[in-house]
Amino acid sequence: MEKLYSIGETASLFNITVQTLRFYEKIGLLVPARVNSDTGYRYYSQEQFHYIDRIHYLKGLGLSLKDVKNIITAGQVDRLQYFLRKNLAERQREFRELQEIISDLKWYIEYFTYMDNAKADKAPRIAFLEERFTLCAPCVSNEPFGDIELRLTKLRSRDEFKSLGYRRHYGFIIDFDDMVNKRFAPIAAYIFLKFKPDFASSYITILPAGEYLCFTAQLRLNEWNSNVVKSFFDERRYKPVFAIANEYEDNLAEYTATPYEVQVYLQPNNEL
Amino acid sequence: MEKLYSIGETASLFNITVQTLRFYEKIGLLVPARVNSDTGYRYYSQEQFHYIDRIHYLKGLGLSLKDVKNIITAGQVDRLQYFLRKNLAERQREFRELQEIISDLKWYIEYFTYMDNAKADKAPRIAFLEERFTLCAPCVSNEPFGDIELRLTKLRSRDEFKSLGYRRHYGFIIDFDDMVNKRFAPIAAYIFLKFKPDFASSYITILPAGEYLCFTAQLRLNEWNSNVVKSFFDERRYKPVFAIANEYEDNLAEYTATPYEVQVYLQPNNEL
DNA sequence: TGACCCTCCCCTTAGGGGAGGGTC
DNA sequence: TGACCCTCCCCTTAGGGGAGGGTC
Repeated sequence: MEKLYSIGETASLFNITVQTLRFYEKIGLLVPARVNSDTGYRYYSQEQFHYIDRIHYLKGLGLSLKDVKNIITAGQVDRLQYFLRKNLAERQREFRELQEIISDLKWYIEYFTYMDNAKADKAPRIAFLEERFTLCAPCVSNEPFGDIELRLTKLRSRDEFKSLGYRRHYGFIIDFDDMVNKRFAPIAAYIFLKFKPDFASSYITILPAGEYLCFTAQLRLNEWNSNVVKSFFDERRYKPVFAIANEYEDNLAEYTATPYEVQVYLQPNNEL
Repeated sequence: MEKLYSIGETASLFNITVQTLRFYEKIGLLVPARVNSDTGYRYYSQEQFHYIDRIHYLKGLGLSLKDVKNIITAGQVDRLQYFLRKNLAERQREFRELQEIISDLKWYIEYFTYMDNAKADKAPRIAFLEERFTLCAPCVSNEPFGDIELRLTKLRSRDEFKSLGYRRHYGFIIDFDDMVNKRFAPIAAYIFLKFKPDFASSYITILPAGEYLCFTAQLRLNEWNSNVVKSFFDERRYKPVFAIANEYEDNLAEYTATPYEVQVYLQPNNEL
C-alpha cells in the first residue's frame, strides 16, 4: 500500500492552497488518487506529486490551465513544445504591448512635468523640438470648441485613421498676428500622433523639427500680455511662419481658462 | 437644444461597442445624458464624448475602470497623475515578471533543442559549461526514485527555499566508477536553480564552470556502451572528480527508459 | 420594414473567502 | 478538542454573445 497524503499535506508541499487542488479536480486536471466516499476527503499519491509539480511549473510559465490540461492529457513532449512555443509568441506579443503602454505612461507623466515647468516659466524661451505628427482638420471661423472636438473625433473614427496611435492632447494652428492681437481664432485643430503614419493624407500634418519660441498663455481668456512676444519678433525682425497652441490639461472638465503652450516656429534664415 | 446621439452612433464614433457603453452606465462610470423613460433608449451628448474619449485613453494606458472612475469623479489632475504613477509602477512590475517568464520559456524551448542535439550525437564531446546552481540532497543507496523526488519536493517547500527560482529538471551526482560499470547508484539528487541564491546552505550545491565530457545514455536501463567513455579517460590518464547525469524529458509520465545527459567534469591539470 | 435598441441571462480565468457543518 | 476537510455559494475584470422582444 502506497502512502497517501491529505489535501492539506499535499498543498503545503507545493506551496499552493487546498482550494487550488479542489479546483484542479473540478476542471478535471487532477483527480485525487483516492476519495473517501463517505467523507469526501481527498487523498493524493506520491505519483501525483509529479503532475502537481508540472502543473505548477507550466502555470508559472504563463500557460493557461486549459493548455496545461491539453499537454498532460496528450502526455507527449511534442505537445508540450508546441504549447511552449505558442505561449512564447503570446507572451512576446503581450510584452510589446506592455512596452508601449509603459512608454505611453511615461510620456503622459513627463508631459505634466514639462507643462508644469513651462507654466512656471514666465519669460518666453527658445527650444528645439523634434518632428511631430498630427491628425489635423481646418477650423471654421468662430466655431464652438465642441464642434472642433467633434470634427476631430469623427475624423479619428474613420477607417483609415482608426489604427493610428493617438496622444492625449489637442492643439491648434493659429495665426501669429491674430494671436498677438489677442484674438483666439484657430486655423486648424489637431491631435498628436504617437508615430509617423505609414501613409499620406491631407489630414495628416507634420510639424517640423526646429527651434520654437515657447511660452504659456491663457489664450482663450485674452488676459495675457503679448508685448514680450511682440517685441521679440520686432527686435529681431522675424516674421513667424506659423504658430501652434497646445492645450495644457490642468483640469478634467472645464476648458475656458486652460493655459496653452504657444510654440512659434523660428524658421532658419527668416530675418526680414 | 443640444444634439443628442444614440448609443450606436456614439459607439461607432469611438470605435467601441454598444455593450461597452451600457456597461459603463451599469458601473456608474458614464450615465447617458438622456434616457427615454418609455423605451429605455440611451442618448449621449457631445459634452460626454469628452469623457468617453478620456475613459478610452486611460483604459488604453492599462488603468482599471475603477481607477478611471476615481479619477473622473475627483476631476483633478493631481488624482490623474497619482494614478498614472501608481499604474506605471504596477505595469513595470508586470513587465519584469513577463521578462522572466519569457526568458524561462526560451530556456525551456532551448533545453529541448539542446537535448535533441545531444541525443543525436552518438560520440561523447567536450563542452564548456557555465557555473550552475542546484538544490541538492544526498541519496540513500538503492532508494526508489519516488523517494528521491519526494525528498527534493519537501526540501523545496521549506521556508528558506520557497522563494528560489527553480528550473524544470532533476539530475544526479553520480560515481564515475559505478557509472562505467553500469551501476546506477546516485550519490545525490538535485534540481537546477535559475539564479545564484543569495544565502549559503548545505543543500545548495554549485556545479563549477569548466569543461565537461558530455554524452547521453539510458543510464537506468544499463543498456548502453560505456567502453568509449572508459577508454577516453584511460587514454588520457584522467581521473574524473565527479560526474552528473541530467534527466532528459522525452516523456511526461514514465521515467525508467529516460535518457540522461552525463557530464563528466574535466578538472584542469588532473592528469595522472 | 430593416436597422437599431432594450432587458435579462449565461459565459470567460483561476481560484479566494466565507458559512455551516462534519471528520481525524 | 482543535486542526482539518467537506460542500455550496458569492465574488473578482471588462465586457461578449445571445434570446426574445420592442422602436425609429
